[in-house]
Amino acid sequence: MSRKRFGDMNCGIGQALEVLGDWWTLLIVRDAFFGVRRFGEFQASLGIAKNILSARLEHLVEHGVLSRSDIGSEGERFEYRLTSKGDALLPVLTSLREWSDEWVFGRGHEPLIVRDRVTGRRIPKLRLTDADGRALSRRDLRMEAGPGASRETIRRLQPTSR
Amino acid sequence: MSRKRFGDMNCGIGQALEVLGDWWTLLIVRDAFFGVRRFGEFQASLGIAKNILSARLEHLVEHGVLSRSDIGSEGERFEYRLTSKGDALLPVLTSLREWSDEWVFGRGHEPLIVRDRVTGRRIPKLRLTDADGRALSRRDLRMEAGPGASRETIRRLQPTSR
DNA sequence: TTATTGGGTAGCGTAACGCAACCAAAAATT
DNA sequence: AATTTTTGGTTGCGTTACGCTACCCAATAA
Repeated sequence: MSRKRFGDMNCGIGQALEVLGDWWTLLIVRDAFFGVRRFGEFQASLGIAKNILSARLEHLVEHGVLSRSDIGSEGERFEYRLTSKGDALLPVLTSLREWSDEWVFGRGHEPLIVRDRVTGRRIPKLRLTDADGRALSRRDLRMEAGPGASRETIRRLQPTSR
Repeated sequence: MSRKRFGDMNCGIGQALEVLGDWWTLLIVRDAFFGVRRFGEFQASLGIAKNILSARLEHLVEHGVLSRSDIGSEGERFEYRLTSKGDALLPVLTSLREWSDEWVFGRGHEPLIVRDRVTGRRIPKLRLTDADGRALSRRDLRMEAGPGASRETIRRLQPTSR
């Protein structure tokens, strides 16, 4: 049987995973954030099989995360670049990195430090806040059905207590 | 050949994917954030095969994202709950949801709205800012090797321009 | 003109995953 | 107390995804 797909799920996480959930995909996006653009660069950087890389790049282009443009004088030389949809993944990559910096590597063992290019100061960690900037945790949140909610989603939200 | 693993990668994204990257895993975590705790609840909610669910729960427990505790009067009834390491994934789930709200569903078609439990106001979107709260984009950032950087990582950061 | 690099396909083997069947302990029901 | 149902799995089998190697053609470099 085919692997179950999440695209029909009425849930942002499911939709995001439909685009980004395959093994390797997010690392390709990360490399794109690092400035990688060419097929061969991705391949060398990641050590991924070429057929898989090919499929992933195509998938990301189809979903509008990367664009593929021809840079050869007459075809056959391509560049993959982040679209604005791809650029918008910055908070996703950042939250993943910050999570493992803290919970996998541990403070003081980060492999990478990100700074403001101009001031040189470190970027404050992403966190959920209320409109006044106060930090919020899971317990402070309430979910409710949005305009695009399916009956499924609405039902799931009924059981009052979270 | 075995699927390539990312655990030895000197990169936060790779480490995070080692824990969360498998198909289904993040949806299980999402359900846990929604308050799901029992094996059967996860199964019914996700429609996942039981052996896969079993493997994923075990994996998440091993990596300290969920804890498994016995709630039967004498064994054999379990509850899976988020640990603080799991709780710390809130920004990851949130950024993924916000990304697909904007780029997949589109504004006005969000299936889910998250509010402050007390004030009822919507939670502002996660964004990268500098220390003064000004929004930053990819172009405003500079990466440098951290204390835990491998030679590999350092080499990757050399090619000055990003 | 030949060699090399870029960007792939094709074919094969293995690992991951989906499904259905089965199972034992705990809890509920009679 | 005996039976049934629920819970939380495990096992086996088939299919799909993925990794590796080998090949290939067009564009560029020598």
